[in-house]
Amino acid sequence: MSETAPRNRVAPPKVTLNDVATLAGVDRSVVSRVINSDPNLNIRPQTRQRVLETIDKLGYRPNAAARSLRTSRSFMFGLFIPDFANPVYAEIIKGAEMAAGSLGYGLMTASSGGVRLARHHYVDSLAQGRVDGMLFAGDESGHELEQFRALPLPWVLVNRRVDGSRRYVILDDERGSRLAVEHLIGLGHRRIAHLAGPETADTARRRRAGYMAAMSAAGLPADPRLIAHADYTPAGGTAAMTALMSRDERPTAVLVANVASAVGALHAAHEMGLSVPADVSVIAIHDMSLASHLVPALTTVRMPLSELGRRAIEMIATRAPEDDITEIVTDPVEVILRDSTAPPGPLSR
Amino acid sequence: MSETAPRNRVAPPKVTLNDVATLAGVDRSVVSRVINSDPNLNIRPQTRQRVLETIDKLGYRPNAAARSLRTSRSFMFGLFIPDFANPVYAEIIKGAEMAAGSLGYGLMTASSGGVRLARHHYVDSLAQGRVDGMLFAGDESGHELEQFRALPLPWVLVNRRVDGSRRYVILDDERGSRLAVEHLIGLGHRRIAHLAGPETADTARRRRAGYMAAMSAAGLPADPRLIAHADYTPAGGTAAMTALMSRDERPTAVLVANVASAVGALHAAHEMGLSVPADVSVIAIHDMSLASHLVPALTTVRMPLSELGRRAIEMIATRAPEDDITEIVTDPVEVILRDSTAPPGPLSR
DNA sequence: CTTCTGTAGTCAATCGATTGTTCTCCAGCA
DNA sequence: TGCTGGAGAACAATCGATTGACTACAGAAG
Repeated sequence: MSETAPRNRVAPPKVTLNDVATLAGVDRSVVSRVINSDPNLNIRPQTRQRVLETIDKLGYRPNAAARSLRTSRSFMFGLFIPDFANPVYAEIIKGAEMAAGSLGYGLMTASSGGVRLARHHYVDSLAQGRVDGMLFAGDESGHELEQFRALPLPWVLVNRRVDGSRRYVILDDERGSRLAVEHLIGLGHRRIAHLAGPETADTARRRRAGYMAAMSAAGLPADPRLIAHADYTPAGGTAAMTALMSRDERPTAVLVANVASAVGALHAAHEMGLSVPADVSVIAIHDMSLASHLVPALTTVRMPLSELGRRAIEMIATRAPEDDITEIVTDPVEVILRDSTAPPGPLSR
Repeated sequence: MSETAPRNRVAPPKVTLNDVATLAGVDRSVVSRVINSDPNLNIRPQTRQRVLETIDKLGYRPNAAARSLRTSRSFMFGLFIPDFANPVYAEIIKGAEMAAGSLGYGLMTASSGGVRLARHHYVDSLAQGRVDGMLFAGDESGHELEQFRALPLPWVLVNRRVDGSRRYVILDDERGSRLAVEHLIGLGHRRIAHLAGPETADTARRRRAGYMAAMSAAGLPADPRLIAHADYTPAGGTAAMTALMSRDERPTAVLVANVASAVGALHAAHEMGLSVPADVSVIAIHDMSLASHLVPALTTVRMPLSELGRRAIEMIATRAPEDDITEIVTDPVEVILRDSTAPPGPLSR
């Protein structure tokens, strides 16, 4: 009988430690110790060789479940994010995956997937031996802290702090904001507004603090009318920008807390007949490829998101569960110059 | 001693089936059967009640490793994607996560994370009992098919076919292209070009086929000079668009195979002093929020990506490993009208 | 010739849950 | 009274790998 199309192969027989041991003529404990390079094992080179060859020949792979039942380690970390569509998290995941990989861990990423209630159960299910630690990225208010505390494994918050938590890894958002403001000041701006994020978001608070610090460091007034809060969405950005630009003594530049809001802010400026950057400069926190496709291309502050992911993994892997983790990622922050910032125009002086 | 800050709680003692059984005064097999609602179990309502209460009181959660060692099922699926930063995959993940959740499965998503070699090992490691099935999304040429075939568990390709594979779930890309071409024809265009994807990509071939079909169905010439191949990137799109628009008898409309290329195409048009849509209309496959922020806002064809993810999960969960899976997701495909398409201008007629 | 020491492994308990089989009552029936 | 049958649970093997304790043997030391 000749086959015309390749058949889908059915499950090959499972090879266990015993099979290898038997074929190699040793005890299975020896095979196990060879695999894990147990220092307590005394073995002749030729025997080790034989074992390795047998493993190879049979295509043996240790069963993860058995191994982790015995050792209560899974060599997996879990990363929870609010939304896969947000490029900020994509970058964090990238860093985390690489770091996990180089530490010999796998990373499983999941989102609450719209179903808010499901998250609780999901976390719960992963906690039962599927992962050795969990990272919670996001910027929610954090009423889940109690759940995290009750977790039978190490965890850490990524990119947010929460009242009462002493386990987090965050970016130096203040510095990002300061850098942005300094950039604007360097261009000659004095009246600089801040289109902030939601007051409930820790990142938003830190970015605002950085803005304030930079302003006062430059001897500029931190006029409360120069600050408007939005919700990290384009629609919110549009509303807040409209408000900001409608006030008398219009700002000549705006630091927007994130790119989504900045999209809305650019939109608002356009609607109001204001030209960017001629009439008003716009700079936003977090660089992403979208920024270069906006019109005008958006000047941003690139934050080390990938390093944030990396650092979070390192922390969870190396710090004892009862230790505090209060890390601020210090890798370089830089302004990515595009077309949305320029010296203040003559009209606005 | 009073504490000023909440202390990080150390791991709570692990509760096992035995603990529950002992406290409830029954055998652990009873507890197990209650949990899994084994139909073979005969139990008095009051005993069941007692067991459930004990589980609750102790906060018992079954150990995933033990359970999956015994049953050789993990109730997890693995999803591999090439890149978290690509919004196309974000949408697929969303659908897959929800579908998995409602089937009682968890989903772990991973990317090859830049490290191409690592992927092989990663897949390998997940295959050893960590997941019950794997989904491979992406559009690579697929020299990994041999690895997949050797996998001791069910797998399926998502959004791509590969020569010789009979396990895939794909979109109706042809229909997407046809719809786009019909939209352009409806606007009055006759000379319609196709900025295609890489010839190695299955999706690109199907989109091109759809373009050809729609053209000949309308009795329009499928002039090979109306087709240019790019690589699904902005840079590639720029180059291909430039080529297309430099030919004599310039097309009045272009169907671009994906949004990334379309970004480049818009750029090229701008550079050449062509106005979109006045001089040339542009439509792209796959809708994403980026499209509405481009200038002009990009008209797209929305494909059912989330349904693709859902369907793939359903297939892997319900189809036998030796069965063929050759699914085309038939959910509605629609044109999302924005500003980049319009009737051909008087100049180009 | 013993005893000791180190080498090269072997033995067997264990991790926690699942599941086919078996046991123990007790009521009902002849 | 003796037997049967079913309800209600208990028993115990099993999944595959890990690891502390133990053994067998050869050569060296005393």
